[in-house]
Amino acid sequence: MLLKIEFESETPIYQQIKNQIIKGIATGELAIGEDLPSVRQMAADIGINFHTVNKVYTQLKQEGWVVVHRKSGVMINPDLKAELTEDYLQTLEENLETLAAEAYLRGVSKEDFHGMIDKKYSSFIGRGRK
Amino acid sequence: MLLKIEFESETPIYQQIKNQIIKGIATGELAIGEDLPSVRQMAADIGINFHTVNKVYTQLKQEGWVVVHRKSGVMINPDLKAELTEDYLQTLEENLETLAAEAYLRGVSKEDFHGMIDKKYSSFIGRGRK
DNA sequence: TATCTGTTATATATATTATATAACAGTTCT
DNA sequence: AGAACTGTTATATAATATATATAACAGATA
Repeated sequence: MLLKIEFESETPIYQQIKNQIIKGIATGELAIGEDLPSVRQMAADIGINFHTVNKVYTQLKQEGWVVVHRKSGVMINPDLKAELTEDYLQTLEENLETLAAEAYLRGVSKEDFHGMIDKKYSSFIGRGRK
Repeated sequence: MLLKIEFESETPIYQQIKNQIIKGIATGELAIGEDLPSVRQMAADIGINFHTVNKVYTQLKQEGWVVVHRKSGVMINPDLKAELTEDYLQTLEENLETLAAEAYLRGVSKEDFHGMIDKKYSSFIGRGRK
């Protein structure tokens, strides 16, 4: 998987990597059970310190997105079952409200917003839970 | 307007205030032309340093949400005309994609997402640009 | 043994966030 | 004129977050 990092961005590098990996899982660009590069390899590919990648993998493991084996390295969790907790729903609603408020004030209609959602969801592969 | 700050949150205080003010404009809780508390007053109300509030007002002014007059203080910009720039649309799409990817993987359906959007938009007052 | 994994420890540098004091230049009211 | 309020600016400090640098360790593999 090709990662594109913007070093001038306000978003921290480790956060950019996390976001792109989760997007990759959703779109299927990262197959289930697929191996991710080693911390040192990915760090070398991007041109950053391996601790930054290690932070990403540690958090992704913590949140259940990946599993780790000695030597075999890090792979997308084959038993991925991200839960729809009340805490998550609350933060989602809050983030969405912030996003929607500014979008609305800038002239993005409800229909525009629906269209953007539809476009994103159409790019996701059929792996989500029902 | 009553501001609720979570001091344990990962989101910086100044960012929480900004978000709530923009939400307030969208919902109409903050009327157009309405005065906001002075930097010192709001800081005292919340129990934080006035520089933190000053940072909020400076950025809100910079982005066109408020206007500032000596003595009369800060008010919601009566000529609010937030623009739908290409840069803004791009960041909106990117933020939405990140949000949608995780939501999808956690079992939030497209219809759920639409419902959340509709709920937010129904709380916004008719002031947006067309 | 040599080489690859993730992991941990320690140290350093930089930027961000938040606070603390102080002062200044306008405006408004007494 | 003077007091009391505005936003604004300057300076300093502290805590935290982000990123890097070097080194070492334990387990797996060839």
